Amino acid sequence: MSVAPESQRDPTAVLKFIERYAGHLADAGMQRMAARVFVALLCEDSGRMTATDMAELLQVSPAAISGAVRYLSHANMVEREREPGSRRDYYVVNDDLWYDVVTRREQLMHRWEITMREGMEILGEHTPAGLRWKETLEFYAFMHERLPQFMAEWRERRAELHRKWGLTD
Amino acid sequence: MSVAPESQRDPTAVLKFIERYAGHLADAGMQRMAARVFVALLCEDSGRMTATDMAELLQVSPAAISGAVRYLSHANMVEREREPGSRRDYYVVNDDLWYDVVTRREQLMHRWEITMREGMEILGEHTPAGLRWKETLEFYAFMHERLPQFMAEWRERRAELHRKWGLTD
DNA sequence: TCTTAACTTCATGATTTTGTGAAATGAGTG
DNA sequence: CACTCATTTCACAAAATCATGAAGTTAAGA
Repeated sequence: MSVAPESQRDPTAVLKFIERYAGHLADAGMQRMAARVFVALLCEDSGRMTATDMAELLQVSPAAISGAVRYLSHANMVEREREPGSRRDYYVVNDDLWYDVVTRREQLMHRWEITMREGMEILGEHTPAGLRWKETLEFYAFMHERLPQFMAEWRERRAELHRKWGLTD
Repeated sequence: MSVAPESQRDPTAVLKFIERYAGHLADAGMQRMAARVFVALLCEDSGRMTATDMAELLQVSPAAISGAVRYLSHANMVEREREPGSRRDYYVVNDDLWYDVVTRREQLMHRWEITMREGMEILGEHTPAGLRWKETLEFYAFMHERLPQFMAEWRERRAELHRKWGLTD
């Protein structure tokens, strides 16, 4: 057994869901258009769309898609694919989405560490304020230490679920 | 042995660090003024300041502080304290900062789950797109399941560090 | 009760961000 | 090499965000 076909979907309801979830992401700091594009891709069975498709679906200009997609590529949340002998770019969400998002975020925070270390030194490593930043650095170190194990276990769980759901990967 | 006094700090360097780190937080989606206020508090030995102090330190109007502080209270990143018989509010960063921030973020994401579940149903639970959202829900469930253990271990590590640093808590 | 200090609210102006249309780019096709 | 079509770039306009000053509110102290 594999997955069901898309059957009958209510396109309006899908659009509404895209807006709602993109709103959550925007609240969390993602650019609004980037969030809409990203969620739209997540709602596509294939996880792939061309810029033109997205522009039509979301009722925005191709230029807006272009900008959003640049942001998302930069953040490694989508990849660009071009089929040989075609002039259309497909944008694709990664299959192992959450692994990537979490990994990416960790790399981002790593850059913050440099700034924090400077701050600690400016404040004085043995002052109360300096120690607060030292503790923060330790917290990040702790996360960094534990994350690989955590993500490995997630991958294992994910594989189990896919078996249960009859997916072949 | 306890911690050193603040000794000689370069106020300009501290200000610069505040701006730099607040910039990171702003990039990650936090309101800029809220980020500045938050970082300023983290750089204060006592972790406490009045609105007036902050306005002077950051060279902004009291109104800006008021708005920032509303945001931060709402996000549970600072608390308001008033000493009896005084008309000054002190704003305070939590001592166990990272525990709180992580916990809070988890609660935020819990609200996203409701939206995701709707999306899954609109798309059809057994379609490829529906399954993608189902997997996302599972990922959050997995995190939710593991987080308490993780945070408990952090607290333990933190206690160790505080012992090592000669802090009494 | 009147004054003063600390903070908040609100309307306004400034800045920044965002999305658009139009022109440019560039890759495939005849 | 010219044509076509998907995408990108860019200047600009619209919209959202932000910080401010001024007025308003609340509570302490005289």
